[in-house]
Amino acid sequence: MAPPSKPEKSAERKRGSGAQYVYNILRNEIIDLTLEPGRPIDEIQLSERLQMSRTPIREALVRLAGEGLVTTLPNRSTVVTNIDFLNLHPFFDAITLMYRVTTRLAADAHKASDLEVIRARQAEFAEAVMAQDALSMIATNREFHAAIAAAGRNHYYEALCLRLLDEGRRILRLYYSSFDDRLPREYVDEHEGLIAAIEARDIARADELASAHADQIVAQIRTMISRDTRHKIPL
Amino acid sequence: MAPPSKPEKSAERKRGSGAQYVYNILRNEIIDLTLEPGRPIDEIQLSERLQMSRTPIREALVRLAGEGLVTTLPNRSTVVTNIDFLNLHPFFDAITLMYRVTTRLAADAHKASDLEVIRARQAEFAEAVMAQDALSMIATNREFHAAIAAAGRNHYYEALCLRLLDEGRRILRLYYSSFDDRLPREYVDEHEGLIAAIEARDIARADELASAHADQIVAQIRTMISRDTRHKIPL
DNA sequence: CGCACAAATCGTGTCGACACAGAAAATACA
DNA sequence: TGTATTTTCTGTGTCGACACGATTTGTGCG
Repeated sequence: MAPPSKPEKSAERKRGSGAQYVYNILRNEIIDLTLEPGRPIDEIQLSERLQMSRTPIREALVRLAGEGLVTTLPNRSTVVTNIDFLNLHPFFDAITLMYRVTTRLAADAHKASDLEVIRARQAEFAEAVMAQDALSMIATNREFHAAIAAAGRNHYYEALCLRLLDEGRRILRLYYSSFDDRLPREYVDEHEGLIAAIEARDIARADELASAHADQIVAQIRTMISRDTRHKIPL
Repeated sequence: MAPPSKPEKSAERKRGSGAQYVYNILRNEIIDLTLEPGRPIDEIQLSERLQMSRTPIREALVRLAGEGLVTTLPNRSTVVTNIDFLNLHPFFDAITLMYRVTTRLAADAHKASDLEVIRARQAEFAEAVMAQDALSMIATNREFHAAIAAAGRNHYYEALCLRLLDEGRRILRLYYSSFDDRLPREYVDEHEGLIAAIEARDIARADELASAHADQIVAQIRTMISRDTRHKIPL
């Protein structure tokens, strides 16, 4: 609940960076669930916390609304968008397809430099898993798949994939922090398999592995949700 | 070049609708190519034309930037995003996939009311083709596929599909207005086929027809572009 | 005691003004 | 005449203030 870092009383930041600054902070706090879903965001309160006028804050909120991370209630307030547990099916459907498509494209269109970046992300991911750091694992997993999407060189897919990964981070964050924190090392191996398929430019295998990877993640989330449901409705 | 409609000197509009109003106007003008790609958008000029302060105009621009319709050059100006003819491949790839996925989902998940809407859009489309009105055809085609995407009930796919359809409108608009305006009636028949497959809940056929439909559109755009290229490089 | 209505409160939507960055114009110099 | 430097100018980024809508609180009447 405490402000993550007290911003300088004023200035220090360059002109034009204000909205971006607010955007980054809010985005991280929303994805990390520091700002819980459904919580109203008060522009004035924010402007006091971040030591700047409402204008750049409103700009950040408009951007976040465009990405669906906040919801604007006209003439009332803007709230952190709720995670809709009843409509998770479209999410699972879309992220599975995007995992497949981006991995296929990466296998087809990647350059050597792309693979370097992907390997670096994978190393960070593996490190997070080794350290049993769930939060870091969630974040690095996002970056890993983002790197694959970037290697595919299709901005449309990449943008949708990033959006889905961020939504996924919120969901994962919700469950990993409240339930078990055992981090399955299989994910590391699955990622290695993806990398190998991409490097070999084996599109069919990349597709297959990505599909299986997505299925496994979906299955795990489903398990966590059902566990959660049971927990929420005690006998 | 003339302002489409002189807005009331002031007021008349309800509170909270300002940014939305500007957004709609700009969006239409960008997609209709009334605002040519690359043209800088002057906030002050716009505020004078639309008789309102720069604040709601900036909000509209931020939203449009989020959708990629305008590009913000920091501390300089925002310009209408250029159509990148060299990178059309990702566009073709994505719209083909989205046509397929949304049509499949529509075949699977549509309700009776969805079909009514789709049929209504198809009627408007057919009317535009009959009237040989290229501009109207482009617009109604967009609405037709948007209705199919809506029937699929996956917001992620729907959002991407809408974005692609709008970009497609810009491209089509560019070529239909400068080259031949003969409107192929086959499109009407293809649309009918899509509707039939959706109604029959025949997912495989819906996929197949959507794929063929997309291929045909892509082929036609490609033809127009190659014609255009020849035109731009005379011997 | 409960309900309809009025007043106050809260927060957003919009406005006009100022400050700074970048580009264009003007000037100086070789 | 061409190039480097300064100045002007245009237009964005940010600010503080006001106005209106929605909610909440307070009040009067049944």
